[in-house]
Amino acid sequence: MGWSPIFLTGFFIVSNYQPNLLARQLRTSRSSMILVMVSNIANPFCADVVKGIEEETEKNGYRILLCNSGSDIERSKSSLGLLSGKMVDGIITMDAFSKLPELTNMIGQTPWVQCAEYADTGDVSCVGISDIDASEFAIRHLLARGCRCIALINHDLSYKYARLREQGYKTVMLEQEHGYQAIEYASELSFSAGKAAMEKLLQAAERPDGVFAVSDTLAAGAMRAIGEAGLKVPQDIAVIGFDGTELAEMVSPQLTTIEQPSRDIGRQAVSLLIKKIDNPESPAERLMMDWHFIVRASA
Amino acid sequence: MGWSPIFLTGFFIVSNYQPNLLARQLRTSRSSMILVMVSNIANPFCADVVKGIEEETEKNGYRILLCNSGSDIERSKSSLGLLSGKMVDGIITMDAFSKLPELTNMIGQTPWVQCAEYADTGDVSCVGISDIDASEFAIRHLLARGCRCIALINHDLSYKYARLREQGYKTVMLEQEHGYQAIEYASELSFSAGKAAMEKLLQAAERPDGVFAVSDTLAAGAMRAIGEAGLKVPQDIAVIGFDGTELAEMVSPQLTTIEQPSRDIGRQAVSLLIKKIDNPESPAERLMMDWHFIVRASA
DNA sequence: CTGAAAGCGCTTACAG
DNA sequence: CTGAAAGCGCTTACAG
Repeated sequence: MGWSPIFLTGFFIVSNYQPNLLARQLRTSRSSMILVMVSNIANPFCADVVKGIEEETEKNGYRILLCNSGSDIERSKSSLGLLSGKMVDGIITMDAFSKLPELTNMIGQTPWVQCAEYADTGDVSCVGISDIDASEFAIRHLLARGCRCIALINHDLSYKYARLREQGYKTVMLEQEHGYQAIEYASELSFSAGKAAMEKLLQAAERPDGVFAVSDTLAAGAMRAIGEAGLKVPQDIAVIGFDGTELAEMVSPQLTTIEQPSRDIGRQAVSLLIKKIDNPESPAERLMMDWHFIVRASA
Repeated sequence: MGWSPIFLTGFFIVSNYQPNLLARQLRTSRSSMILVMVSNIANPFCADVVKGIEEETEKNGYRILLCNSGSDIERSKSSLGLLSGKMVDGIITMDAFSKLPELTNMIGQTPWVQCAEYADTGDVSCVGISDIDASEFAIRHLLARGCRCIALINHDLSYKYARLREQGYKTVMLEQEHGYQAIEYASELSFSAGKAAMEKLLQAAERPDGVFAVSDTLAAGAMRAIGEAGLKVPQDIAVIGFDGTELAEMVSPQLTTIEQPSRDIGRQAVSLLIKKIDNPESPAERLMMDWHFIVRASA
């Protein structure tokens, strides 16, 4: 259009011109959108991380497309179609992708950061905490309290962080004379899944006197199962959670837990991703954040 | 390109052609994306509604762009820029927009549905429950239990649903001889805001013996404040929440609450919105869903 | 029925 | 420095 700059200036002032973003993005082949894939947005830790992601994307002029996969592979695949359709510039996942070569292939060379989760191989950045250390610390705390039969409520092992936390648990338990081990796997990070897992643990011949759950939500469910069995936390069974969400303060007794810097994890994930988008040649990075052990009434 | 259909067929099979979505959307002037604006994704009710929204959008080939506004007006405005940029075909809000003419103007003629919230005017569809009825029912339950001094922990009154629930509360309280009323406003739907509100209520000369909070999260905070004041729920103060999220089962004592069909509210919002997108001439609709009163230990 | 051309609304490289 | 033109990758209306 033959608009003179002067006319354009006036035009901008008067009528609040808004460029068509689709056209701009097609031309520049940059969408300024990031796909965020989580397995369950209702998990408070997920929600906190997503908040951190949003804060940082906003600062950098990006938007997020949220996919709440529910760990459903078809839904995940369909969302990844956005990548090949050039709808998004990059992807942040909190889901278990390491074990899903099909999905990994779909991502291909697209900039990708794993958040609170890790890839074994490939050129993918990640940000999280040292899950082994945190797990070992929690178990040692239970031992120091006098617990002998410590059980683990874990997420399924397609998550690398679940394998790492289990490794920490086993390392410490194997050091003990007693040689006790009991592990239940929750199908999802929900209250009901945690409750169901604890109910199974309570059926065992040798009842646990301590439980470490890999999320506060699972730990809350475990405490409910313990209560319904007529037992007391922490007198009969001590309970430790993971994540350090506000939920840990909402339940009774309040949860002893490992606090992750969830907002920061989200923010850093975005920083790493944008670095990769701006410079595709930059190598993958692994960022390890600090965690804190928070002692409350449950253990 | 001069590709014959036969060649194209082979091409599709072999190399998994993925069309560029930006180009398609520019050409068809349809983005198949919906903007979803919530004030706080960490609120479990919000998360549940968003899950319902996602289910239904997925069925219909739409995607969602999530904006977690935190009730921040600048962030909301920036997200609404996506509308004028033709990035999204419609918008679903769970935020208080009625009182924000500036934002309402930005939305203009774009298809818009309010979710669990209502507009006073304008051509905007909404889906929710009868907040007045639900609120009155809760208060009458507390009265029937023997409560006399019933307080309300409300969200701020820029939310229409907050005004409606307050109206239900006042209607019933004014029928009583005692004439008691006490209202505190929480700045956000969080545990800490609910706790703070309850602490203020406990400072009053006449202590409440019943509390109705307009969200489970607020109610959970109120119960913590009550506990820290050395009082018992429900013996000293009975507590009722709102939403019927899983959180209500996670706290101790478990919360009596009003259950909203959150998933369905989300799904219906999408249906209404798509109807409007497909047929811009269709009139606005108001959908009222059923709610259920769930009695547990807290009242 | 088939195939070449126009056009969606931008940005940018290029000619004047 | 300024302005016209090309092109991003699709879809669709139109000519052959």
